[in-house]
Amino acid sequence: MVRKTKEDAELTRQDIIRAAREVFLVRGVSRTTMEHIAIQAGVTRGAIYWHFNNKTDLFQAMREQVFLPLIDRMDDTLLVEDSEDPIARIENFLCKTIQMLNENTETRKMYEIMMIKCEYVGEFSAVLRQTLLTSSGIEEKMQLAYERAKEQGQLQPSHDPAQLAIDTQLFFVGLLLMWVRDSEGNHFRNRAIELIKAHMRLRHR
Amino acid sequence: MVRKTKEDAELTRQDIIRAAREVFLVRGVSRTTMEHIAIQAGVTRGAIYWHFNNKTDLFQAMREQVFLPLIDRMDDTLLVEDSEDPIARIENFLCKTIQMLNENTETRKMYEIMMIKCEYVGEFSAVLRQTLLTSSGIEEKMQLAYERAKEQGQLQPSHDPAQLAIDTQLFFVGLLLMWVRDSEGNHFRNRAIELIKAHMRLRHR
DNA sequence: TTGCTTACATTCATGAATGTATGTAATTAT
DNA sequence: ATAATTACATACATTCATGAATGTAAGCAA
Repeated sequence: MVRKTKEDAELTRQDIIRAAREVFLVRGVSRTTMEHIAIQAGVTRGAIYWHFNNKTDLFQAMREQVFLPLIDRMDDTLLVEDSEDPIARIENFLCKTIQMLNENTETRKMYEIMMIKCEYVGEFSAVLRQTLLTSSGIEEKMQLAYERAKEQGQLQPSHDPAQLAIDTQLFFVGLLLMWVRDSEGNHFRNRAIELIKAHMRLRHR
Repeated sequence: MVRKTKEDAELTRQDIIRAAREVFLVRGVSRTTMEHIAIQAGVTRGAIYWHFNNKTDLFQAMREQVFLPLIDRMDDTLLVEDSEDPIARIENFLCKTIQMLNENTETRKMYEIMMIKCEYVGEFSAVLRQTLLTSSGIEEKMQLAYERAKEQGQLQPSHDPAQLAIDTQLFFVGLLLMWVRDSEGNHFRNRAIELIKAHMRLRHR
């Protein structure tokens, strides 16, 4: 029953997002009720409905908080004009992403939620479409990087940049999925960096 | 209000499984109620509870119906002793799997449900563990095939069969995921076979 | 200081959804 | 022919979950 100032309200909002992430992770998005989130955040449902229209709205807010920074990072890592060692740039981007999953708990949880704790149905299929756009963007940028690599003679001559880009992207999507699925064992988690390096070695001449 | 014989009961059981698949696909597993399934199958909830204990039980039955044949196919395609052109065998296995997704509606729906219409939480995390075991098996068998390929000099000498196997598996997991996600556009669906061939060409010497 | 707004808490009406219990006609076993 | 069992349908009790309506105290502007 504590009333707050604008700044305090923003804190509450963040608390709710953080709480939602925890609960989504253990209960799944569909099985999570506003009440669950409220309890975890230490507020009432009233507070949540004040800040968000409904669960979908809350979910989107959560997603943006994590993914907007990722897009920026991608541009920074992959697309700088100084094109020295493009292959290393790609490898770097992939490794950095894995590193983020290891270090940043919030990001990791969000990936996990999006890949194995969420049913993409009804309003949520919009999220999936968004994801497809994002990965299209990644593919394009990766292709550019591979083209530069080819110009610099880093690739085996028979390799086509477009094919390499899509192959790498699929490899990475697979890796992320298995990384997330394999939370208990460590078949993929520990070896991720090593797997990326091996993957890149396959294309280097 | 029609009472049936043993054989008719089995038909009802299959009807229920088929109905569940449809409804799971459009509503997601969590948001699907027994009533939804019952209506789709043209029976009452009573009938479903007669054949299955609960939704999880029904889901598992559905899964087995589709995945048990897959394991067999894998053994047949990848593991035959006559080791002529092992690389082609791997490619063949991957292409056949995609082909199944294209031709067999039930299989396709099941993959879609498992990858983007299901939250792996609570009782369902057991399903995920099962999946991990299956993919471990695939990896092993793929590695064997790559080892044979190496013996026969099909691979570039610098390539390690174990690495190739895991790389191919991740590629394929990624491909399946994107194949499923990309139901509306056709960025991946039409090109899947082509992508597989390009992937395999990367390792062939 | 007064009155409006913010930031929630509380209460309520309503609708699902589940699982079980009970009913019942047709099959099958004896 | 009778009893038991099967394969369901129907009815019920209970437990959520939602969203909106209402209440309220603390901030804030004039």
